[in-house]
Amino acid sequence: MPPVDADSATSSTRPKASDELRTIALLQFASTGFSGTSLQQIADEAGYSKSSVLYHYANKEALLEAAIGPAIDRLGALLARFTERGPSLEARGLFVEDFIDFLLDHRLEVYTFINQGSSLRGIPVIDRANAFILELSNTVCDENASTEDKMRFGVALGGAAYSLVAGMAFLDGEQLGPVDEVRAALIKLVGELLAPVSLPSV
Amino acid sequence: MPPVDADSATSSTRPKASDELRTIALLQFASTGFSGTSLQQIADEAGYSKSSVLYHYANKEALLEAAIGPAIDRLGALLARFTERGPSLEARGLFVEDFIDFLLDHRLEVYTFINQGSSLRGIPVIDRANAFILELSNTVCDENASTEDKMRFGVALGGAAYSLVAGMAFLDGEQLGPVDEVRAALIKLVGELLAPVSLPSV
DNA sequence: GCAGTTCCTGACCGATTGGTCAAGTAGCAT
DNA sequence: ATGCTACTTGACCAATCGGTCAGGAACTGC
Repeated sequence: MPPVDADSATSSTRPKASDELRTIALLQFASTGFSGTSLQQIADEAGYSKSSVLYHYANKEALLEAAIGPAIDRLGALLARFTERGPSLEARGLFVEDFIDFLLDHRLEVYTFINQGSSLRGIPVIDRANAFILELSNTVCDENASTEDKMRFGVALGGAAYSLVAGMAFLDGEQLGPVDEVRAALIKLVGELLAPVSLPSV
Repeated sequence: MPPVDADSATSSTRPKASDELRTIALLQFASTGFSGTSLQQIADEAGYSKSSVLYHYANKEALLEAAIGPAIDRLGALLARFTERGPSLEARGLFVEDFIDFLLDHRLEVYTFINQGSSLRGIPVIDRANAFILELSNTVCDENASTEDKMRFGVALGGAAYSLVAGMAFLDGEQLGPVDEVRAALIKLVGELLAPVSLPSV
């Protein structure tokens, strides 16, 4: 076994290859698309050979799983907490905050998924994520809710996700203002949008 | 010259190959992505050979231009009308209606662009569209507007585009309710979101 | 008849794709 | 030294990619 680089976080030694590859792959998948990104590109960007990439990850799909899987898992956990809290206005408010923090922490992963989630059906991690989104839309909104209420949820959550992620995914900075300002504004706006929506009847 | 099929709109003869190919290409680009769609797929779907596709369209990019170009042009026209009307609340309201009608009429095109606009830079029609979006964001919102006001526009327009297009692009139907209900709800919601935003100082 | 279009096609091209495999290197423990 | 494990690599593979090209049908006007 090679020596454990105990202080890899602060030392100047090269980070673990698999981590490096996962990070680069995520960036490429987000910016160029999954099918638009070749293993060769990822290898070049990381300074490895294509064979090395395939040593660390069995195939291209495994690389996608590693890149966005953890974020999808967090979305699932977030959703589980929401459903088990039961329908209440406070639960909804807590979820909105959780959801926005999730978006802020995983912009590239969310960007990758919302842009390609429908075109990559069949890949396990994508199907998992799609199932979560479906569950979310069912939990958050009765199927017999009014058109307007459905749209309120769609615009609120979709708008938050898209405007945040599309505008900021690659300009990791202050274009929209400091992160906490963005966070506060989003929570306020989503709250406004959802305020008129009554709780689903249990 | 082959005979003009004067009543092609109503007759049972096969529609023009180029139109057929453009339509199929748009559907494929939207659902599978540009780089995820091969000329062979399009040819198969249409019942032609790949060579035939390349007879009607010089290359893959030309097919994309034909598929989404007209919609992008309409977006440009819509934007031009908005800017030349000058800053006023009525102008803003008119634009919102125009924009939502545009979304409703060109869901697949918008879907294709918002999902892949950033990854397809370099293709002329995409660059044109990206320029329009930039112009829109500058017109609609001062660069020195508050973070919250910027977010209001982002969530409103991005949310309308995304929620509409993601949910309905492929289920051409009543999932969200009849079209006019959706239209009315969107106009109401976007109006609500933008109401607190003051006009840009000229 | 015959040229002129328009359309469609298969054969073919070089490049690239995702993926396999055997070989090689370095560091560790015994 | 001798393994063992972790890792990296180039050679190689069949398949597919976007694109070219020469030709064949089907139809026109002459």
